[in-house]
Amino acid sequence: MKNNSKAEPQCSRCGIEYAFKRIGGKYKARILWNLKTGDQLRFGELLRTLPDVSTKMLTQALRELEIDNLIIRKVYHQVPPKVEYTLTESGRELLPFFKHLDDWASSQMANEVSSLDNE
Amino acid sequence: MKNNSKAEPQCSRCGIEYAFKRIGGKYKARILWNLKTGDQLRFGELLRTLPDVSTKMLTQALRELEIDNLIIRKVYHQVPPKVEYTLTESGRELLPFFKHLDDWASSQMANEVSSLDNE
DNA sequence: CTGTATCCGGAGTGATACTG
DNA sequence: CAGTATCACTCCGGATACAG
Repeated sequence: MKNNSKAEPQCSRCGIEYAFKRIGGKYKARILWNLKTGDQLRFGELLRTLPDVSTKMLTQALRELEIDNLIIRKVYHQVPPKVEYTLTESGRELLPFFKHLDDWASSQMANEVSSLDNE
Repeated sequence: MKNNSKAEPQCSRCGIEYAFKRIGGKYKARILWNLKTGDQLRFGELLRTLPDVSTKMLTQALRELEIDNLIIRKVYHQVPPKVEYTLTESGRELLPFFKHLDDWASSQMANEVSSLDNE
């Protein structure tokens, strides 16, 4: 549990740092982005959506997102367990950012293939 | 450098993934954000700006940002060496998004302290 | 189905010393 | 001043097994 409820003291202009601690993980951004439709997704659905994630990492990312109040974890106490995740209000506020970032990435990728660049 | 117009591997909606590979590191976003003023910054200045970064990590992040065409590395061949970093056009296109993120973070932080939530 | 616990290899990172 | 090289170490993250 690495949640720091304390506000950052020194770096008032570094909300960037604050933000990236919350969405900067390897999977967090994609999880949020996959929830953008507004529908709730189940654990297994998210697992299938992110090809390279394991249950452990997904659980961990989900927990942290929940702690940071970006997603809501809704548990159905049924015999086949069922858990659904949805964006919170704060999480939804991030969507325009992701949208623009997605657009930026598209233009960058288009630009890359036209020039000679690879990783 | 022949290119097919559709170079997307499998995840066309995951420009997010592409973007975060470029700006999602621990320091990259803050480096770019610190260059937002449009001024060029020297290596040592960046080092002082990011409190928790070592020369090795800073160099590495800077190299990757340069490779990804987000910053420009200008070297002055002088007896006291001098290197300045500036944003490229692509890098500057990211600024509005960081701004948005920064605003979001500010409201989140304000919300956190006012709601006084702990475990 | 939705997780949790554990092991373990390797990638990421820091400190230090050194170079041009 | 602006890096590079090396070593040592932490810890991320995958695989597996297991629990509710």
